[in-house]
Amino acid sequence: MQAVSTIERRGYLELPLRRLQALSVLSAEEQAAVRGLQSIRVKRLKGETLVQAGSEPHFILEGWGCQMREVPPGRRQIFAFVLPGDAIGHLPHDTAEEGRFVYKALTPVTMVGAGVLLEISRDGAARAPGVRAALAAFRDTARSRLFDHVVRLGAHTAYEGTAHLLLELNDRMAQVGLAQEGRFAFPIGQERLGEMLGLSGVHVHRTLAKLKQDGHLLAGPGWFALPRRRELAQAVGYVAQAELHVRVPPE
Amino acid sequence: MQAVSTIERRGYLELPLRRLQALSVLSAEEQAAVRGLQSIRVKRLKGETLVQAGSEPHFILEGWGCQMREVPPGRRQIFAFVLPGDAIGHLPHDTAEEGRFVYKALTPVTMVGAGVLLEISRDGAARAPGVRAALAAFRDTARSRLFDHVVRLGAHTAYEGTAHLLLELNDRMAQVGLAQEGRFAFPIGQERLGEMLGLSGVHVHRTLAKLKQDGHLLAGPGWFALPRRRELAQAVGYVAQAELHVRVPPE
DNA sequence: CGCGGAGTTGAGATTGTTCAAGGATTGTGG
DNA sequence: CCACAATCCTTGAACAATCTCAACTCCGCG
Repeated sequence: MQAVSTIERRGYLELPLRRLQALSVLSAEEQAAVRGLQSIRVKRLKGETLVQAGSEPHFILEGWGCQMREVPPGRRQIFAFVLPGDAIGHLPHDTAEEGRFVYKALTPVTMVGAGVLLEISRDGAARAPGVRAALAAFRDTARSRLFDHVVRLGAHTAYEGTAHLLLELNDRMAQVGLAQEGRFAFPIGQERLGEMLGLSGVHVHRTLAKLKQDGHLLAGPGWFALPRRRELAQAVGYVAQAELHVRVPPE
Repeated sequence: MQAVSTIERRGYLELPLRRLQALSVLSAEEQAAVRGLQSIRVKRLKGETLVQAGSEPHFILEGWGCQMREVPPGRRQIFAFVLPGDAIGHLPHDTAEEGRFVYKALTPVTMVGAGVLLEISRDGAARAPGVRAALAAFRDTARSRLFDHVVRLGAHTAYEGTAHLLLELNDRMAQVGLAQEGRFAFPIGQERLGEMLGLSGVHVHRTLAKLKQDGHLLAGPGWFALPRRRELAQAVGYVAQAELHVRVPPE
C-alpha cells in the first residue's frame, strides 16, 4: 500500500480556508466543504498555464505562480504573484478582464478546483454563500493590490519598489501561516522578480544587496526575512492591506 | 429670462448614453431616463475632488479628471484619466478598492449623478437593468485598462508607453464622438502626462518631440492627432479595447 | 504691460541596462 | 562517487535612458 503523500497528510486545505475566513464568515458546513475538496487535486509544472481564461476558481495549495502578459519581443510583465492559499480563475462578476493576462506556474504548483462550491441549486440559493462572498472579497483585494503595483512601477525607485513588494509578500505569506521566525519562502529567481518590478535581473540583485547592507533584508537559499519591517514600511510608504480591510458578510 | 447654457442646449448626455449603449442594450425607457438626468448637474473646479469614496455613480459630461494617489514626498501617480462620457463612483459589486485612490479634476469638470438609475423597487426589480449591466461592463473595461497601464510602466520605454497611452486616449475620445478630423482635445499639461507615465515633465516633452519628428504625432494648442495610428499601434503593441470587446446583455 | 503658467532647450548627474565572465548549486547519468 | 550540464547568483565595465536644475520663450490674462 502506498504511503499518503505529504500534501494529503498535512491539511493543505487549511491555507485557503484560513484566507477565506479572514474575508467572510463561513458556516460549519462551508468549512467542511472546503476541507472536502481533497479529491480534485490538479498539478502544474513550472512554466505551465495554471488555469485557462474563464475556468472555474481554483485554490493554490503549494507553489508560486503569477498573473502576467508577454510583451513582444521577449519581454514580459508580471501583474501579480499567486501564493499558496490564493484563489484564481473566474470569480463572480468577472467579465472583461479575461484575455488580458494569463496565469503561469513559476514553480511546480498544486491546486484544487473549487467550482463545486459555487453551484446554485434550482431554487436559486447558493450552496456556499459565505465562500462566494469571500471569493468576491478576495478578488477585490487582489485588484486593489494592483494599484500598489502601479505605484511601485511608476512612482517608486528600484529600492522603494523592491522593499514595498517584499513587505507585501511577507504579509501575504504570514497571513496563511507560511512565515516562521520572520522568514518566508521565496522560491523564484531574481529575473522573475525583475519581471514584476520592471527591472533587469542584474539590477534586482544590486538592489537586494543594498537592502541587505542597510540591514533590512536577510536572505538564504529559498527564503527572505525582513528584520526591521516596521521601519522599512515607514520608509517606503507601505501600508498593510489588513489595515484597510473590511470583513464582508455573506449576502 | 436667462439663456439656456451651452451644455444644456447641446445634448451632452448623449456622451454617456453612447458609451452605455456600446456596452449593453438599453430599452427606450432607459435611454429616456439617461437623457432625463439633466437636473442634477454637478460642477468641480480644477484640482477639486470629483466624488468621495462610496459615492453614487456619476457621468462625466465635460472636462478631464483622473484617478490617482499621492505618494509622499510630493510625488503622485495617476492610475487612469477620466474622460467625458465615463462613469465614476461606486458601481455594483465594488468593495475593497475604495480608499486606495481618489478622483480629482484636472480641468473644470461637469458631471451628473446617476444613482437614481440604479434604484431597486420594492419587488426587487432594478429600475434600469441595462444601465446597471452597462455600468458593470464599463467598470470592467476601466479595470482592464489598468493592466495595459502596468505594462506601459513596467515593460515599455518612454516612447512606447507615451505612444500607447495616446492611442488609448484617441480611441476613447473617438468612441464618444470627441475626435473630429483625427484630432482629439488634450486639455492637460505635460507634467500631468508625466504623472501618468511615471516620467518627468521634461522627458515627456522630449518624447512627444520625438513622436512628432517621426511623423506619428501632430499637436496644437489643446489638441493632439495621430496621423499614422495603425502603424504606430503596430509598432508599440497597442490593441484597441474594442477588439477585445464582448457586449454584455442585461441580466 | 507685467505676471504666471506651461512649453522648450541644454548640460550634467543619476539610475538602470547590457554584455560578459566567473562562481556556486543542483540534478542527472555514467 | 564523479563528471557534466543547466541554472542561478555575483561582479565589473561601458553604455543608454531618464532625471534634475536652470534658463529662456511664449502665450493668455488682468
